Amino acid sequence: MHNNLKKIGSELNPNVSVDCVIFGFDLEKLTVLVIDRGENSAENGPRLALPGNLIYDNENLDQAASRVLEELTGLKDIYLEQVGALGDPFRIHKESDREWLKSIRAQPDARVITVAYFSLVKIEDYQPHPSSFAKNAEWTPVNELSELAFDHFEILQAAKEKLKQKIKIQPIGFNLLPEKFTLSQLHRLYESILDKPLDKRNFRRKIQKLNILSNLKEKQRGVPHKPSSLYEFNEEKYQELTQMGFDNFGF
Amino acid sequence: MHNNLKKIGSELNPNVSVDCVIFGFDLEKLTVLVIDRGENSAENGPRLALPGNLIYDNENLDQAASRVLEELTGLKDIYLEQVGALGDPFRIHKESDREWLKSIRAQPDARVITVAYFSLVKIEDYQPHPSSFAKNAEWTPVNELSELAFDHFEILQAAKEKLKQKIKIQPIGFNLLPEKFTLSQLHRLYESILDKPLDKRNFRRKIQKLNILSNLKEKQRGVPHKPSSLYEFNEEKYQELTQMGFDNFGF
DNA sequence: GAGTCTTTGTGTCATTTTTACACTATCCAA
DNA sequence: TTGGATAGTGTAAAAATGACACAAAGACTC
Repeated sequence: MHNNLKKIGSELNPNVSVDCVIFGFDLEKLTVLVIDRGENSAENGPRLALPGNLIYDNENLDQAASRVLEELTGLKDIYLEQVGALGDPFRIHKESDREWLKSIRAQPDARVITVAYFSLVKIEDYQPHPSSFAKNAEWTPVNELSELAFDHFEILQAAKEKLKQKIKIQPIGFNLLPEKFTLSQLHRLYESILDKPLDKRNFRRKIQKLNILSNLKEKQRGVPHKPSSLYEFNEEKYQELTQMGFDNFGF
Repeated sequence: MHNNLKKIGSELNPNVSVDCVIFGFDLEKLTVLVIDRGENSAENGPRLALPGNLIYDNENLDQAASRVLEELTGLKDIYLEQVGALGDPFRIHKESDREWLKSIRAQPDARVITVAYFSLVKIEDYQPHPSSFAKNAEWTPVNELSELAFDHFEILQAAKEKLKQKIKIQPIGFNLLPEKFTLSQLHRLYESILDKPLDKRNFRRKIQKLNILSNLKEKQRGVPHKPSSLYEFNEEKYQELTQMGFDNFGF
């Protein structure tokens, strides 16, 4: 693994962890990558968790998040953005979590604060390959989750909120949609994130005015209805807007 | 001290600290509360720092921030909002900071990640009373600071950025201005935070439409020019807007 | 191959919001 | 009384928003 070098001489810091909220979009719903910790974590609590673990003393937080994500799910080369830090001293209040920590941590009772990260990726480009204590890793619709290990459900909510804010000042979608996509898909994506319906015509008008879309002279095929035009992002303009941000995409 | 109870049986966590960025407004410029660590920290580095220190194992992050702020500056009962976590393993790259840590920490070489908080307060209500390793504590115009201990200057920048974002979705000023203030003062406050000039008439129109100001039937006295009307915030409406937020205060 | 189903794609109008811009009023001080 | 300083005010043109309905295109079925 390409991280071996960095780890030489380093130790796990028992007090600081990172957790990753990786959002995807299956063209219908917003999804998130969760790991399954397996049966032995399930006695009386949730099996699912966000990918996360302790940091090493010689890596910075961003590096730790990338490493942990890769170790548990195989996903790498993903830009991760910080959500914030959580660290209630009684964070671990589920008995099942406490038990489980005993099986994977040297100091299972240490007080841990965790730094949450989030990212947006194209599902199709990132088939998860679980390893370490992740028995499985899969994309799950955000709305179908109602509990997670530790305070991960809270973290998920915070990440969703962050995403909602972000969408108002930056374009979104480049990292969530396939190369070629339809306006309806983009529309659904915005509705998923903002969690409310948006008028179709007004949405189209507004998104087109951003000038980040190129209309490919190509149509959907094989759909049992009028086929949609396919679009792609104009990467240059998209990046430009991402840098600059806009004051208002006020839906 | 009111925290005694909580501390019984607890220990400092050598790996996690909090730092506070407390903004004030002197009616001219945006200011920030910094502590002076004294001569012995100044050999070859900055004496000034943000108030910050290690957390205890049995307090949560928010509590820790409040406690540390009070211990160093005497300020209490302040709502603190999280900015984010920073924690480069080589965060402490100034020799002067390293030296100084030896004088105040049990484990001066421990790898520390820090969680930054910020807040907005009325300068007049919060005369700092430095204690502990803070030899002094004072309000300093943000723009006059060019270096601080550790990575505190970075933290300050991050907090300013957060404030800039916040101002776009929530009313601001209630916590920074005196009870009675003029529209010009509010105007200068917004310009200070956004760091750009705003058209006077447009600003007034916009702020008035928010419906959070009451025009007191009272004028400034003793100013060598046309006296300004004094205003106060309508607390109810202000709080309401703070809760709801607005989609756009797009200057 | 006619009809049905499903989703795409499009325009307008009324209202609100934004932007740019300049002069008079009021007080203090000299 | 004059000069200096800041307060306070309105308008018009351009842009953005929000609400709203129907025809077009393809796939499928019978």
